Amino acid sequence: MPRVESAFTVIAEPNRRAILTLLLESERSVGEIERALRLSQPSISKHLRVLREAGLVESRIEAQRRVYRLRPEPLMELDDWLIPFRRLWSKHVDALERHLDRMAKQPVAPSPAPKGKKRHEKP
Amino acid sequence: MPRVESAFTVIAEPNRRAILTLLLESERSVGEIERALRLSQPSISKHLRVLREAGLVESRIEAQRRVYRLRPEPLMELDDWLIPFRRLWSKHVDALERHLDRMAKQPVAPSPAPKGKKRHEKP
DNA sequence: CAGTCATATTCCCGGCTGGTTATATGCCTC
DNA sequence: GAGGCATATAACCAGCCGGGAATATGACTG
Repeated sequence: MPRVESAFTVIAEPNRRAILTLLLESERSVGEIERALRLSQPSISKHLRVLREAGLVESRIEAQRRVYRLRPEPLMELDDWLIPFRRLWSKHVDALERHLDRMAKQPVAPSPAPKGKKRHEKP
Repeated sequence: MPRVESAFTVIAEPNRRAILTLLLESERSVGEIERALRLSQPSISKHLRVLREAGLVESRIEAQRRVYRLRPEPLMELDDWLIPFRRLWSKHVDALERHLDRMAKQPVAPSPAPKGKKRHEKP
């Protein structure tokens, strides 16, 4: 009997995350997913089953193929859970940025150009 | 030997999520966490170990107590992974909102609510 | 209808996980 | 330093999980 899993546990599995990321680009048949992930076909089917039962994918039958497409809504649970934490780390990043800004104003030896990606949002 | 886990697998466990949520409010000693979650002390300690090794919490020694506090940064991995999906569902929600707006404008009689939970796939 | 293609399901297995009980460690108090 | 707290670690166990091989199912093709 199929246990109903939360989005959290479902995306804990790296291959399942890979499938979702793959479906982000476009819908795919099982065979296509199989070739992309380099896993055995039964393994793929099992992961797809878990994803389907969690509502994260949906399948359409097309001749002998089954074409899977993404249904991102259940991920909202995850996103919601993250909200309060997000506030915290953006605070930290801001503090870091202020610190770096101060550093940059100091007439010290030239530091190499900063490359890092910037993080979103601010109060 | 302690396996180094990704934030994804670490927060798959409900009790660990509960601990993080608890620490959101303020730092706590092990005993406080234990009483809040109603789990055995060794179990709590194990979860704290996993969280610590994943960099999600940090502990300070205070006499016989160990006080744990949150370190939210590793959750950024999760947040980053969500970005492209977030775009998708906000699109869907927008569509739903537009739909509801149109409905609100229609001067029709309220239709009886459809009850059956539709399951995926068919044709 | 036989054969083949695409996918799902079943069965089995080793490894990991989370829980418990028992024990070790470390600090504080008297 | 003996005893008591607070926490960590060890040892053990049942259940689950993800993997593969074999098999079932169902559709299309001749």
